[in-house]
This record gives sequence, C-alpha cells and structure tokens, in this order.
Amino acid sequence: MKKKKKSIPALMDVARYAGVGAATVSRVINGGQNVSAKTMAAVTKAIEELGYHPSHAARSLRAARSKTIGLIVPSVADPFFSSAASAIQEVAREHETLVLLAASENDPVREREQVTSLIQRRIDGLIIAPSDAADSDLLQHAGFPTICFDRPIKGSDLPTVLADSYRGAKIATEHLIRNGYKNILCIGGYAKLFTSQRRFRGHKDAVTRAGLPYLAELEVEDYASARAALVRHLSGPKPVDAIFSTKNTTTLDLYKICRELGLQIPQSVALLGFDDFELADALDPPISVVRQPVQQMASRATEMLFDAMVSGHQTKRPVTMDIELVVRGSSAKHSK
Amino acid sequence: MKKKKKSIPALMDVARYAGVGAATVSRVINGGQNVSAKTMAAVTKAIEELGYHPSHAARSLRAARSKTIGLIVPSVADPFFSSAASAIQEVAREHETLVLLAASENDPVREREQVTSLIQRRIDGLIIAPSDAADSDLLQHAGFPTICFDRPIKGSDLPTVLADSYRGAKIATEHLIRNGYKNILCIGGYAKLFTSQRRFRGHKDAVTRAGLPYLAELEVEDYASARAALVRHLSGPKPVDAIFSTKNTTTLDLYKICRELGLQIPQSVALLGFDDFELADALDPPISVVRQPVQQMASRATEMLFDAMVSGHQTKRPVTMDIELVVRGSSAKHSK
DNA sequence: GTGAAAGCGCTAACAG
DNA sequence: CTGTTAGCGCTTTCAC
Repeated sequence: MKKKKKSIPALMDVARYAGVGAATVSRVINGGQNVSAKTMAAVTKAIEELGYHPSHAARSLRAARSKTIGLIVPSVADPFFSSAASAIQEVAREHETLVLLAASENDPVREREQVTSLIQRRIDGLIIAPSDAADSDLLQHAGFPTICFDRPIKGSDLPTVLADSYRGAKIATEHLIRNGYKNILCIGGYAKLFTSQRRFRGHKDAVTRAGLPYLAELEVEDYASARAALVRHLSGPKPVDAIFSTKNTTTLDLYKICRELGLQIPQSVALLGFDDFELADALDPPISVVRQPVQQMASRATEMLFDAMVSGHQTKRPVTMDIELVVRGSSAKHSK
Repeated sequence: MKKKKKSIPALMDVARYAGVGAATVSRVINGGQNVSAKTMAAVTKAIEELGYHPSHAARSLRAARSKTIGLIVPSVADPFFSSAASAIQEVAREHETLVLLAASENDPVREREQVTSLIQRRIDGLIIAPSDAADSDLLQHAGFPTICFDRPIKGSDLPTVLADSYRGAKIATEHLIRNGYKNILCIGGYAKLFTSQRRFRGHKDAVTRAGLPYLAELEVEDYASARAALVRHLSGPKPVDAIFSTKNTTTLDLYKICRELGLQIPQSVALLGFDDFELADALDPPISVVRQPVQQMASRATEMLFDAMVSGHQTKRPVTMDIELVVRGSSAKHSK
C-alpha cells in the first residue's frame, strides 16, 4: 500500500485521474465556464468514477461563507418551534442553505455554548428564540446577521419577528369579559421572557380596565404546577370562572386538568389559550385560542435573514405579526 | 485603512497580538498543554480582546472531522420526527456535536440532494428516515456511518432502528377482534414504505387468521382521502365497525371525521391508531394506540451512530424496539 | 482553454 | 516551553 490512505478523493485526485490541472476541475464543478466540451466530459467522468464530492470545509474556508444558518430554539419538541423549524428549513433550502439545529432549553448558559459553537462554524446567519438573558454582545460581534424570533433580546436592537402578544392577550381577555366572565385567571410561566410579559400585561390591562379583579399565576410550567394553581383559585374568595393560558402546552394541561377535576368547560370555567393546536377544534368543547401565524412568522424571519446576509443591513424595527382570535366553544357566553 | 479588511480575527492575529507563535495559540485553545501560565494568560487575554473564535472550517479541513451529524427526516413538523429530532439533538450535544437538519418529504429526489449536500459537508455520521427509494450506494460510499431510523433502506444492510410495526399492528388488530369487532378497516398511506407495509401486514394476518374479512384503504395521506375512504366502507356490504389507522396524523383526522359524521366511538366504530399523541387520553373517548418509544428509538439510533463513528463497525442486525398497546376507551368491547 | 501557485485558518511534527 | 513550517482541499489570479 503506497496509497496515502486516502479514502475520500480530493479535487487533485480528480485532476490527476482526468489528466488535467486542478483549476480545470474547479471550473467544472463550478458550472464549467471556459472549459472545452471535451475536457468537461473527461472531468465529469473522472468525478463520477471516483465518487468525488467537493469538500465544503475547504470551500468555505476560502469563500468565508458556509451556506449554513443556525437555528436556536428552546426545544425542538415544542410544536410551536418545530413548525417554525420546518418553515425555516424550507426557506433555507430554497437558498441552497442548510440549517444547524440547536436547543437552548431557555437556559442562558446552554444558549451561550450553542451560539459559540455556531460562531466557530462561521454560519452565515442565525435565527434565535433567545432566552431572557441572551448575550447580545456576543451576537453583535459575531460577524453574521441575527434575527430574533418570537421574542427580542433585552437591551439589543437586533431585528425581531414576533406576534402581537399584548394585543392577543388583550382581545382574548376582552372576549371573555364580553361573554360575561368576571374572575379571569391568567396562567403562564417563563415570566422573564418578554413575550410572556406582554401576554400577562394584555390580560391585566383588560381586566383592570373592566374593573374586574386581577388574578394570575405566573410560574406555571408543567402539569403539576398548573393543577395546583387552578385548584388554589377555584375555592378562593374569588372563585375563577375563566382561564386564560399563555402557552400552548399549558392549555393542553389545563384542559386535561379540568377533565380530571370534573369541571365543565365552559359552564364551570371557560378556557382560552395562546397558540392554536391540532385538536383544538375537536375537543369537547372545542377550545378557543389566540392563533399566531407561526409558519409566516418563521418564513418572514428567514427571508429577513437572507436579506440581511445579502445587503448587510438589518431592519431595526421589530416586525410584529398580527394574531387572530379563534372563538370556539370553550369560551361561550357565561351561563350565569 | 491599511488593514486587510479583516473583520474576523484569525489565529495568527491572536498570535501577533500576544507576541507569540501560532502553535502556542493553538495549544492554548486546545487545552493549554505545555504552555506556561504566563503565556497562557497573555494569549487568553488576546483572544478575549480580539473576540477570537477558532474557525471550524479550518479545523475540520485539517482534522477531517466535522463534529457534525446529519439528520434527514420526511418532515420536521411531524410530531413523531420532531420528538426524534429533539432526542437526537440532545445526544449529539453530549458528544459536542451539532446536527444539520434536512427534510426530504419522502421524496427520493430531494433526499438525494440533501444527502449530497451532507456528504460535501463531510458530516461524521447520518441518521436518516429514508424514502422508499433511497440511494444506498451513495450512502455506502459516503465515508461516514449511517443509521436508518424508523425504516430500513430497501436492499441495503445499513444498521437500522425501528419499532416492531408488524407486531404492533397485529396485537392492535387482535385486541379489536377480542373485543368483538368483525369488520376492521385498516387505513394508511405511504404504501411503499417498509414500515407501512409491516403495519398493513400485521393487520391483514390478524384478521385473516381470525377468519374475518380483510378491509383496507392503503392510499390515505390526508383528511379528504381519509374521509372518502371511511365513507366508502361505512355503507358497503361489510359495514366497518372498527378502524385501525397506521399513522399518527391519520388517527387524528379519523377522530375528527367521526365527529363530523356523527359517528359514536366506539359504538358506531371503534378507533385505534399507531403512535401515541399528546391528547390521546383526553379525547372523548380516549383513543387506544400502539405506542412507539420514539425518544428511546432516537437516542438508541444516535448512540449507535456515535459507536459506529468511533469503532468503524456497523451493527448489521436491525434493532427492533418493542411497542406497547395502550388500551383506552375508543376500542372498548363491542356493544353488539 | 488551461495550468501553476498562492493562500484561506488551523494543527501536527520538528527544532530549538 | 515555544516558534517554524508544511500541508488539509479548494478557488483565484496570472501566465501561457
């Protein structure tokens, strides 16, 4: 074995095999400008027979472009973010770009690790649903444009695409009020996130303006805490007659909890949640929701990213996408 | 401006800035073996002040390792695959590896493009849920190990992790039979996929063995076709009294369709589906399912991949994970 | 049309 | 302990 243990063929191997220079092979794999038909054929044949694939690492080392964007979300398993990931991946594909996927779990430390990882990979751009303590400096000097998705980074003016959470929460709550509910409990979690806060605030403003009591449980992030919160408010001085949930998974939990507790929706308590979900209209009763245009938000963010990658400009003004109140049975008129 | 428009600092910049050689900086960023505390500090400081991040492209060009694995699934939006992606991402992270995400839509052409893309990126390994016409030759010579997930590649012996679909379908159908159902319709799609075929077959064997009629609709991939299929079999010579659905999304569709048609589950028709889902136990009635251990399957596949990356060996025998029949109300005893 | 050569940023010898 | 140097695989002048 004199062969240099070279299992993966390089451009030079193709060149030798075809009896041409390296530059010629390069020309061929880049469209074949200024290459005679004859040479072209020979090189193509060599590439075929050797099973050659140009090394992306070498290419991007020279080009200083990786044809890759990064995506950091709290969790890929969350339907909101997996829908987004799907749309992002699709837009990226149209730009012949691949997506590097990373999960932060909303943990600033993990997030930082992932960002660092992506910086080293010299991604061409990043879409991130930042934690509440995201490191904007790091991103600002990263050398590629970043778009924030679903929430901004505190104290930074990075371009952001998000839904109008405040308005969503407000019209949702107003809808409940209009339908006769008096004690509307807001249940949510991740209280440090901007988006959560906007939702909390929308609810608060609505009830306050209506002269109704402000009831909220803002540290609910799983089934157990949701259950405890609800139970607590069912028998208090102001027994709750409606629930506004600020997150998709929490809404599902609450629906299950109501069933478990034998609560009739909406007779015992109305239920209205942020984020539409697959079976919302097939539950009993169907669940009213504030719907965010996830796919559009994601596509929009991705297009903004590619624009920024080309132009170098970043839109400073956040893009706020409108939400939609989908009224279903779970928030029907209060049967006082 | 004499500066070479070099916005992103390279290792050499750090070296000069710190007044040391390139190798020293390299040593520092690789753990700092054989570096005096003093030099170490100087270099670290330089790195900090310059905002230096080692170029992954350059590193992997030398090392011929990319610290990246690829993941190709039909769709990231499908809950089955997004759960899997989540688990895979997590295991990869523990190995300091990033995941390049690609969607094939079960389309062999797209799949091929994505695979080619990943080969060029010299990924260290690949997890793929292959289409029915995946190019195993391409993968075989790709230069990295590949694990098939959820289904094998026809005519290849690439290591595979999948659920025991045949048995799942069989015990599901047998359960329905035991509960008194006589005309059990199997509804599914993607008939060319191995996994679909195993499910179809499990159902067929079960009904045949019981001397019951074989009823199947195997080209159902959306709501409309599911509805048409069901309607067709409701009024035929053998009116259906139970449905076995072979895919998560189809089960949801069927549940909705039953509601739409005013069919009582299980009185009018029983319903049992492949894949558990979030609200399965909160529907009315709760839906019986065959549950696949998605997360475990995904983790297992990823660990196998990392093993293969290290050892170079590939387990030839497919790993078949056991499934579990989760009996809920939708398949309760037939009220003849 | 085509080839030779420089260099992208890094690490692994090899000297000192 | 530390610096010098030779490539890793590719693209891009610049000659021919």
